[in-house]
Amino acid sequence: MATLAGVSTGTASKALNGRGTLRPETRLRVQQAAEQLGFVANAAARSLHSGRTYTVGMITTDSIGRFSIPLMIGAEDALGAGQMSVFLCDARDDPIREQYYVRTLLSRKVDGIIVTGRRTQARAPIGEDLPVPVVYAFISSSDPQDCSVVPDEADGARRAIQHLLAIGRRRIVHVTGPEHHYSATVRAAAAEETLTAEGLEPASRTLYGEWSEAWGRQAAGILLSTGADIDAVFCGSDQIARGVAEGLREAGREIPRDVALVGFDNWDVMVQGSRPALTSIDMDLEGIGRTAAELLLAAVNGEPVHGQRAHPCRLVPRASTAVPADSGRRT
Amino acid sequence: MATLAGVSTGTASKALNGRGTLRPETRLRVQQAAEQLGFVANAAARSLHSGRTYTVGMITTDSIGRFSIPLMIGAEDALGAGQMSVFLCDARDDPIREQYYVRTLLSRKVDGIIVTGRRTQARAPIGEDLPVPVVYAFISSSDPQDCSVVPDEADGARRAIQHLLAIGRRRIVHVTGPEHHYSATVRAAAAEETLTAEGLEPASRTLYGEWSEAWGRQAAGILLSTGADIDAVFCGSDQIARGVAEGLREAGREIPRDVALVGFDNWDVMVQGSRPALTSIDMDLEGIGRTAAELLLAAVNGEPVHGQRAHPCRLVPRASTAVPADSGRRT
DNA sequence: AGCGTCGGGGCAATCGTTTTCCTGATTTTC
DNA sequence: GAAAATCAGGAAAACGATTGCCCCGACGCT
Repeated sequence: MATLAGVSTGTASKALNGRGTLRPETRLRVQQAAEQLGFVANAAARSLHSGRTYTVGMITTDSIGRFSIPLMIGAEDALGAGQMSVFLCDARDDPIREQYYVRTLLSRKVDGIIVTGRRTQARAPIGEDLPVPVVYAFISSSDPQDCSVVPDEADGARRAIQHLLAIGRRRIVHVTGPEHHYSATVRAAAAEETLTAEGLEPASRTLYGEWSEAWGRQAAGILLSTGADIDAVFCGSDQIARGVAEGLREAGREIPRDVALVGFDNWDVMVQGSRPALTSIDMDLEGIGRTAAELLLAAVNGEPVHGQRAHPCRLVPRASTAVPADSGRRT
Repeated sequence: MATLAGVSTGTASKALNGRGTLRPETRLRVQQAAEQLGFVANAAARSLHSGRTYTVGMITTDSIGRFSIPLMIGAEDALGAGQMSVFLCDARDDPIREQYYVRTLLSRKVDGIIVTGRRTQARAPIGEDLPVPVVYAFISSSDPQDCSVVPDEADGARRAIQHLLAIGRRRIVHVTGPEHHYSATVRAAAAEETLTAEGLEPASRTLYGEWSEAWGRQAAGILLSTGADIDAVFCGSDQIARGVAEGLREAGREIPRDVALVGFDNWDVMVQGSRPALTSIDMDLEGIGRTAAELLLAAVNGEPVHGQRAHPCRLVPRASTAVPADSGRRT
């Protein structure tokens, strides 16, 4: 103990925490002794006394995946700045495992819990009357009283369409994932509404399929074979967009001259790997994670926020919608 | 306290933990009371007494990325089974932040630390004479006494070449990442050695570039323009392989009939998105994470393992090296 | 010079759980 | 029937740090 190198345990505590009235010289002596011995206060003992653990639990309901990671990074970022640590729990879509983790986190007396997942669709709350605040990030809780931070997917779709309109496209079609998938329907509805609001209508009905490149290629084939007159495709994901790009390119269509393309997710390997580089909608997952963490901290400090918060999307323009010098409209 | 619903704190503890000699009826009564009140023992108080926290810290030196995630999942898997929780720390390649996290973890009295990163190259130990065991996963420590679990990349390269040889290819070339990158040179050396051991030599010198699809396409162009007679390409990453595949296909070469292709990483979106689907080397990152966690647990239990452990790779065959019924060798 | 005040720092209670020791009570044994 | 053995469960110390309280010495004031 640092006391050996100085005075008494109580005094040492005061010295290291800046409490009590001590002579500067004594304080310094204790600090140096602690430094020398590599002394670090035992967090367990400290939290036992204070009731705070400066720890939050993070439960990913689905496995840790492409969406949960930026969320985690964002949250970890905001929490780390507040000197808090993160307990990582991967529930793997298993309710039993999830409940087990909730109990574990409560036993560890975390100050709060962040729940994330792979889908934006609402889910049942992880527990009722939990003794600590809970914030849902990316996914939302089906209880409207719970605090959720979700991407504004409709906003994203709107931005995509408006961008295409802004570069002069009018014959726009939407290709996306499965019709039973919440995100697909929300984005499709918003895209259609945006067109309608401009007095336009889709160049073809929305094509629903899978979240894959293969479906994108297939969709391109469908569009070409029906002979629809299109000059832009808004895709529900970057993977689909990449598939569409390949399909169109191989049929001799040039992007963006003949057909402009916007994806969704702004997934680096996809937008960069695509030819040409893909304009895409970024949901700012890191920002969502950060916001969720900040709301959690607020709740821990006694200022809980209820209800759902929609986080705006951002359009990242790249070559697939670049307007060439000569106007960008095919003749 | 559960005591209110039963007897005394000491007795309650015994009842819930199966210690001491209690009447079954008393034990049951306490358990039911605990159940009813939703009582969970305070982990801080418990660890204060036992000295164990049943918690390990996981530090990713680089940001959480494509490689760290499977490692984390694997580790979390093995540790979760042992009732342990994981503290996640993202040091973001910042030594200051890293040291800060080490101190935090020590203050929380974790039972051990797992260090992971994005590169396999050896790195300086995270600390000296730490009071808890440390295991390095994927990356290795420059101190040979430290316990590290790394992928056997040479083994992976060997398997790739042997697979190509097994399907009858003889004119093989290697396309990989930057020459200054440890993984690139290790894999290239092993690939070359394997060929030499078979009395063959590379169909062209190894092409070093970037870890990107664009480089893959470019490399395909180089191979075609030099007119090298090749019937297989082993690539240092799936992204490069995908680029090579595109480049070759657009030049009219058919895969695998004309040229067989093997990638590295077995990254789902790349191997599936590639046309045809890509045969690839899987480093079994999850397995590495699991092994690291198991070794850490062993060390925690007083059976430390020193030195570096190489984890074998696995070849996952797909269409890009599929042998057609008529032999697989172009005429 | 004596008393009051203030600054510095020690003492001990406290947090919640585990565990050892110990005490009654009951049962067994001769 | 008495001594010994067994059993159930309570009392209290311990884990490590924090913190309110109190004590002691020095200084200042009248």
